[in-house]
Amino acid sequence: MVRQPALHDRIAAGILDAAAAVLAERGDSASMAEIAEAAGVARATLYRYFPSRDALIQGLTRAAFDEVCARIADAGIDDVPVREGLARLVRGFVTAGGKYAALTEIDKSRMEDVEELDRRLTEPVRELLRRGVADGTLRDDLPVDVLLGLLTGLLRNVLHMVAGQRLGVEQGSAAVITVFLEGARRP
Amino acid sequence: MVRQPALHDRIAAGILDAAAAVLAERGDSASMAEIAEAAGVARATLYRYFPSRDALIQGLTRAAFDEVCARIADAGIDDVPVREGLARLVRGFVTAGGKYAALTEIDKSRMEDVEELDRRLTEPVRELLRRGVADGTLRDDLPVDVLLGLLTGLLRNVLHMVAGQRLGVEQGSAAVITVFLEGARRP
DNA sequence: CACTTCTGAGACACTGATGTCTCATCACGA
DNA sequence: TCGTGATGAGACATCAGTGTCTCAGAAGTG
Repeated sequence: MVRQPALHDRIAAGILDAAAAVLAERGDSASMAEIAEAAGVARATLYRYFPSRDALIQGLTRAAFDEVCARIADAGIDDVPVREGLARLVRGFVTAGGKYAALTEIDKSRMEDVEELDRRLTEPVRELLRRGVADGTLRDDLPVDVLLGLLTGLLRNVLHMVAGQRLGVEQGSAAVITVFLEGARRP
Repeated sequence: MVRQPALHDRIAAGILDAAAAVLAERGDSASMAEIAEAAGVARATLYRYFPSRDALIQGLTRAAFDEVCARIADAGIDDVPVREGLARLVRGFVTAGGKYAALTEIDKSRMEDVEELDRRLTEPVRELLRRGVADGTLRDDLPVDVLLGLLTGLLRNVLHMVAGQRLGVEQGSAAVITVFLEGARRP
């Protein structure tokens, strides 16, 4: 009796969801025991699916980035005016960024490939911001990195409010979109 | 030969500064050994000043909140129009929030008194935001908690950029002030 | 239903970090 | 300068968390 891939994958996905929730709350203090409990599996089972803590974090990282990057790629942010592109980006991020919220709470300085993943996520955003500065949509007195920092600061907090069910996805998206677009608009 | 309080306090303060820097970078993964090294003292010395990790985090937390709260209290944010109040708040926070940046990177869910400290810090801010909503300065379509979340998201990222010397205090303050005031303005 | 793999529970080993302590040397303060 | 407490280095103890494994029972699959 080998588990059907569908069931095995569903359990693995459930573990990643639980890991995301616990790590979003406790960060690096979260133990594998706590994650297993949240996932509703035994600790030994958690290790059967993810043979080490690193493997679990790696799996979560990949899933988080894949989900967000796919959403952003699908949004076609380069095919529309900057304001619309930013709106789509934010909506995609808030909708698909649940696991990503967990990653903002853990120390990634010693993870492999994280720079590459981060670059893959932020490069389209940087490009969009550059486009906005160049075409006069966005203010040009702040470096693009700072604009990015402001946008990700808004997103991060909204992701956490959404993850904690203190804010809906739609309202959260709308809040970031309007605050950023108005706040970063070229005067 | 008992150390003069001034020297003893200066060393303790240096330890807290170093702890803030290391924790801001590594969060809960930062070890006491790393913190001691960054502070330029032996690990045993670190323990002589702060008898446990919890004591160190507690000391850092108190210092961070004291610094920021004092700055905000001095700013007289209640005595001026909301826009000016927010500008003063942000300037105070970015100027005095270096240690606070470290606290955003650690798990505080099991710390004593953190709710009280957090309340002490955020209550004047909430009050100011409420005033802004009431007098028409700020949009009233978002709950004050969400406005606070957006503002703290901007502040958090700017604090980290300033702490990492990727952004100056003045420019960082100005960025948050303008983005938030414009973005959260009542249309 | 039968069979086979999966799972939970719990025991065990290991380890890095925390915390403690000693002692020779350093450095502050009078 | 001198005396005394502070310090660094290093050794040691403890422990929570990570990782590993066994076995009886559960559960998925055909």
